[in-house]
Amino acid sequence: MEFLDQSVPDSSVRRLSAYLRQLEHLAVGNVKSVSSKQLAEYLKVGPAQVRRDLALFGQFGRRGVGYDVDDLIEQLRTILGTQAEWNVIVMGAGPLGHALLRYKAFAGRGFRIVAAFDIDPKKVGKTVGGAPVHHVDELKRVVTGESVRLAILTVPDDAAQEAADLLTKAGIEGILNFATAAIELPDDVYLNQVDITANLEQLSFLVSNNRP
Amino acid sequence: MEFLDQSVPDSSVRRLSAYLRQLEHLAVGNVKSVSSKQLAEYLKVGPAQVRRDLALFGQFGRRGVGYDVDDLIEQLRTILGTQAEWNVIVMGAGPLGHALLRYKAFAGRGFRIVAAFDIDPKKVGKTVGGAPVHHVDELKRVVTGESVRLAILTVPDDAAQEAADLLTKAGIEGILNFATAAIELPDDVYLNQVDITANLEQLSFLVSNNRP
DNA sequence: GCGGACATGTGATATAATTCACAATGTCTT
DNA sequence: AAGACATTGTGAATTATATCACATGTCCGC
Repeated sequence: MEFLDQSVPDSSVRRLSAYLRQLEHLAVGNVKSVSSKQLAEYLKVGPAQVRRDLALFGQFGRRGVGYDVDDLIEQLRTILGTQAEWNVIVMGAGPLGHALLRYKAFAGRGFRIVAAFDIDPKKVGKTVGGAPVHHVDELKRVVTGESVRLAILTVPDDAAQEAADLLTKAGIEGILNFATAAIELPDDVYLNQVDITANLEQLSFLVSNNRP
Repeated sequence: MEFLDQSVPDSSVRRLSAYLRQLEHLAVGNVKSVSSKQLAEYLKVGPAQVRRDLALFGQFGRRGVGYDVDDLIEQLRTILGTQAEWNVIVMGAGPLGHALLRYKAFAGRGFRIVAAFDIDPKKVGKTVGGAPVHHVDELKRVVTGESVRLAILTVPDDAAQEAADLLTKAGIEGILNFATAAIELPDDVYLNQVDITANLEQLSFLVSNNRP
């Protein structure tokens, strides 16, 4: 993954994930080949968009034919970096943390949750969805020992910044934040915000304004 | 909200939510006034971006002064449609559904979860986070009776399409889908996809490629 | 092995989103 | 009450993203 000279739009990366999801689905149905037109139809984008997104990274199709499903899955995983499996931790073992520890969709997609962390003594020591819940004091040890680079943050808003600081100090390189609070991070730590409320607000906006 | 003649970019709506979140935070700290520059700083966008986003809907600031925090909060809620409270249902009472039923961040932000639905007899009849878990057969009755227009979909991937069809038939107008599977909906039902895996993939991509 | 149908990859073009830059205010200080 | 400073709102310019359109290549049937 050293061959990127031009910048890749966020929106393209998002769509690559969507393509991958659809391809995985097709692979289960034993479909062997797919065209940009078909792929585009499922995802509600233009066929040219699909080809452009892929063209950012190379030439993966065959003219006149289309894309080999299994091959394109492999290519996309390589691009996204999920060909090898990532060890991920969950910070905050509340209801949402629990849900993620049990979340089925990570399996086979390159992510494995190896542990959760909390400060509540009642939660520490338990095992949820096959992963242990440790005290936050153990953070650095586990992160280092298990080569963890990504973390999911599911603590309450008012603890988000503090938790993020701990993650940063422990050497985490990317954080998926479920707290609605904006958090401040060093430039070399990537942040991805998932604000459920904001997603509902967007629906609220769309429904209220009845826009097409 | 009938005064929209030009289209509003999705990205602007997303940012409006972010502004609102930050303003709510400032209001708690009793801050009365804020400038586009300050707001922009928190959210890592340009000041002009903030002003442009707001300008899509009207003039809410005072030249030379800035924006009144409380007033802007009210304006944003009106724009997003969360001035009045929405009744929301959760489809699928698995771990993620449970987490959402207990989710604190909806309170005071215009969303109230009134019920969950499942087909598992072991789950039906219970109360989680103050909301009852009904059998799916009750869907239409509750949706109609409680004027529910938005739903959160947290069923497993292979049940997502079927569940979405039920929601549509019951009269739901907007769906927040946590399943990774793409679902097909009539044009007049809005869909918002929250793919946790895709969010991790984006982090994976960024970390792998070490891009700024 | 030729013709028609199909589909990619990509320059060129069109559209959309963001940023610039400044006139038009409003506030504060003295 | 006047001058210095701050900040909005917005045309104009810029940059980014998406679409078009077609040359290039592949497959299939006859």
